[in-house]
Amino acid sequence: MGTAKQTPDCKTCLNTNCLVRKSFAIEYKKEYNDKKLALTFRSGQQFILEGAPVQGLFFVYKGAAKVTRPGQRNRQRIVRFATRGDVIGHRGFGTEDVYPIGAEALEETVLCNFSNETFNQMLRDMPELAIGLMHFYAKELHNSEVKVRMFSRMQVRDRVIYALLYIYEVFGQRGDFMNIVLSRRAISDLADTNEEQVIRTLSTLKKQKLIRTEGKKIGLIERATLVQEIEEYLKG
DNA sequence: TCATTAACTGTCG
DNA sequence: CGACAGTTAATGA
Repeated sequence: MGTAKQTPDCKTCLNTNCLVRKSFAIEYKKEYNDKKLALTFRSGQQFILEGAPVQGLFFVYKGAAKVTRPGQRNRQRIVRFATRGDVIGHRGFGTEDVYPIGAEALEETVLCNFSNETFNQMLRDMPELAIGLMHFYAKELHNSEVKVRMFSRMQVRDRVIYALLYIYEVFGQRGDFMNIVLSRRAISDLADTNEEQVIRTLSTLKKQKLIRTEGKKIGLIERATLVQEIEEYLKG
């Protein structure tokens, strides 16, 4: 596990999209805030092991992480990325006793962690939190269904484009490049292909002036065109 | 200077 | 499209 740090206070936290913070904004409960654990991880450190016992819920206070699931022929698939305010570990929470996924920090990351007991108590005590979490589950379920449906019909090129647009959505782009540096390997784990295919696709997209790359950095140039290419898969 | 890592390219089944 | 080999560039011991 990571090293304990000064615990962030939900009262002063700037992650306005965080479910817990939102609920605390309605009614602040100091006793829950104080039961929260803050953990710090360096880039590359895994903080959830697939198959390990569920230890409550994690919320990203600062930094970024990838959530992975084992794919076919000993590859890993990146299920999603999580950044400031996002919840991690919700799939195992409540229903499972072990995590069905793994999670690893992509950069220096601080996580807030609530134990199962504490968070269950919070859910009973704070209806806004329960409703917020339910809406989140519904959205997640929908998103993953859409992704599965799209991926089943897409060629590598479009899966890579989807991956780039997703990365853009999560981390954004300031200036010429997106606000995260990912290896080609990580992108291939997200697009469900291999590193070489990603490299090839990126270089043709670059030749077509749809993106720019510089070392590991990637920036979108013609986002609308990329979105357009993906849009047809959203139908049906 | 050497070893390692990652981006990238070519080729083959 | 995936697998593999090989080149190149950056980095760091």
